[in-house]
Amino acid sequence: MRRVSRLKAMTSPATTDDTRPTVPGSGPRAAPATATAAARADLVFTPEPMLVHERVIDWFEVHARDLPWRAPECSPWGVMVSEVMLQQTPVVRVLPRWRDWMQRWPRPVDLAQAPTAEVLTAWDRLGYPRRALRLQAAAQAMVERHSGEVPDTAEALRELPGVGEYTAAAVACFAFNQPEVVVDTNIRRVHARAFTGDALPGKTYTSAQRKLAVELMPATAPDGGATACAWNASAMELGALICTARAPQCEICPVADLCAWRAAGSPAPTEEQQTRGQGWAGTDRQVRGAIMAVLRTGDAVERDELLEALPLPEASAEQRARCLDSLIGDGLAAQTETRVSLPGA
DNA sequence: AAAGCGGGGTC
DNA sequence: GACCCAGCTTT
Repeated sequence: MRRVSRLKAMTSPATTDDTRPTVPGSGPRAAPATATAAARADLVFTPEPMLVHERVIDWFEVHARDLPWRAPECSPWGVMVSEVMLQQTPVVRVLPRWRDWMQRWPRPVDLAQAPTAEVLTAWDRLGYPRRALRLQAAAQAMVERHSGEVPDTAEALRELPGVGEYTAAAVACFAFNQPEVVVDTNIRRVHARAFTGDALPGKTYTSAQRKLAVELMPATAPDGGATACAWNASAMELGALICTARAPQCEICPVADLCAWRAAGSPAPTEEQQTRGQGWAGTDRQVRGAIMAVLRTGDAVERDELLEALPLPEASAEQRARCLDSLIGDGLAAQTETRVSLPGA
């Protein structure tokens, strides 16, 4: 692994020098004693990964949120449901839906057999309802191909509908204690700041970022993967609670004194690192969401009345029709004769 | 690599 | 009003 990276020159005096530990080897690698002061100021060093692991894992053990899918008694299925619900949806909104879901469908086979209309209604307004369809399809695949159990390897998980690189690794790690490389938006940001020195990781997950994530994984030999899983969970939690996208709380960050981004003077995000939102008003996603909101309220409705009643004055008749047809094509809605409903309702 | 896909909280 | 959130799938 590259041990020292030459980054942008510091734009302001480091404010954390006084707080850096004096224990030998516990701070960012110091510049060689022979370097001049000018040369030293021009260098920013990446932190020692093992020290960051220890600090962040220790922090996690004290400050981690008490989330139900982290409980020791939570089933692999509970972990998997949480991971799918958490795809692009904040924890606080997932919590109540997850509790209801697990109460209602405590095993994969229970969801596999449920009417799709009920599944979509229970999904409520978590967003991206295709996730609910795929989760049910995944449950059906588990019944058919895995004896109704959640697969215990990332490779097998990856074959399930709606399970991508992140979710496969996360379920394998958090449900089965396997040392997979878990990389979500929080972890990408923590890596970008602490190790790369960037304000934000950027929109796309690059091969360089994946390589860094692999290199940062703790060795698995000593404990069979326990530290690796702890690192995954801890880095994610740090990104969610402290190293946030908007206003990171560096004052209480356990690795503030080791952070490459801080050492570089906390530069603002570059143009390249800006994410740019997708837009919402006027999009098909908004119209589709409005249609789904009506369908979730109950029985079949006349197609024309449904489309007319949408609370979106800006949406043209063409857009409304196109969106309903796309929902039907996605399996999120069904039409018999002129009446529309959730599928199977 | 980029676009499409939901919805709500926050600054 | 723009940004952000434990991403996945398709083009």
